[in-house]
Amino acid sequence: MTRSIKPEAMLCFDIYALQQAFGRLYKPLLDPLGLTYPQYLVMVVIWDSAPLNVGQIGHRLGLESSTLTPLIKRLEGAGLVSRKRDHEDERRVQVHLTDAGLALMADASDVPARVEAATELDRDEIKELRSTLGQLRAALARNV
Amino acid sequence: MTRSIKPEAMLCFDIYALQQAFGRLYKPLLDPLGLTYPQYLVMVVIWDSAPLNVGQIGHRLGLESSTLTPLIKRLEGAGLVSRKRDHEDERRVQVHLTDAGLALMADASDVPARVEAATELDRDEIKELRSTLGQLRAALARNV
DNA sequence: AGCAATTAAATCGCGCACAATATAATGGAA
DNA sequence: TTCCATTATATTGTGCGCGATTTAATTGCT
Repeated sequence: MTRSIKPEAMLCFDIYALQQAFGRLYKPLLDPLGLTYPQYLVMVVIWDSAPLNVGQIGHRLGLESSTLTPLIKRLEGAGLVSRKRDHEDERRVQVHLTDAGLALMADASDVPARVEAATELDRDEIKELRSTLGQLRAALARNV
Repeated sequence: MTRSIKPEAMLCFDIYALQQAFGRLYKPLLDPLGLTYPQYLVMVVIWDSAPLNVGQIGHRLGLESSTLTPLIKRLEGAGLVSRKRDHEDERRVQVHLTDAGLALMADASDVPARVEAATELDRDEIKELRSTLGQLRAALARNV
């Protein structure tokens, strides 16, 4: 007899559902900023270390140029970043932060604390959970 | 001074990255079955409790009809399920498992054990992690 | 120098995922 | 019975996300 499996009993589904839950949490925080959640992640990287080229952003977030190119063009359309060819290597496109992009950083400054509060976890619990999740990610990557 | 934030230091990014990692792990397991990961989740629910209508599947997985309708039509196109109007209530569409869909259940039977092995976690560790993730999900839902 | 291999982005096609809207069936109230 | 609100599903438009391919620039080899 084959045992029946339920998604509600699968670890991968917990991650899937948690991703949805984070998305729902971020939405009302990011809508006023005019950002989607993936766009916010890209802006976080850019706020941290602009200018960066597309490949570097992709490496930080685990995303392909096929995902990033149109996303960054939308950020450019919103006036938050500018795209310039790197004169050192014309294949590369450097993404720079604009004044409007820098101003948005201030508007978004309270997002991390709000998200942290919503988790109802203290710093140590978050640290331990992040450690576990990091180990799990490494294990999955090893066993692909 | 505004403190710089890195996605690599954010709990939500761990979830985001872990979701990507599970996707990469599942891909070679599901490709031979002709299923994507979301399609696999839908099939798991159907294998567990077919027939189900679209709304019931959506409730189990947290997905909208706008996501499920085309996905289930693709499963129907692959011959794995059939869609029939419920004569009790003609608004509802019941999703039934076909013989081919049942046969695929046997082909997919080793997937959960392979995934579990790839986590390099034992049953108790998985149980504890799932419990933590479930609590976190509930907290996020409370604080939207 | 000249040509092949590599690299960085961009493009294309497909499949989620959701919000907003549309369509159609049901149930209830007057 | 007629009409209105509700419910179930489907459709449309936008934005990820990836694999495969393309284009252009760079590097390496001879």
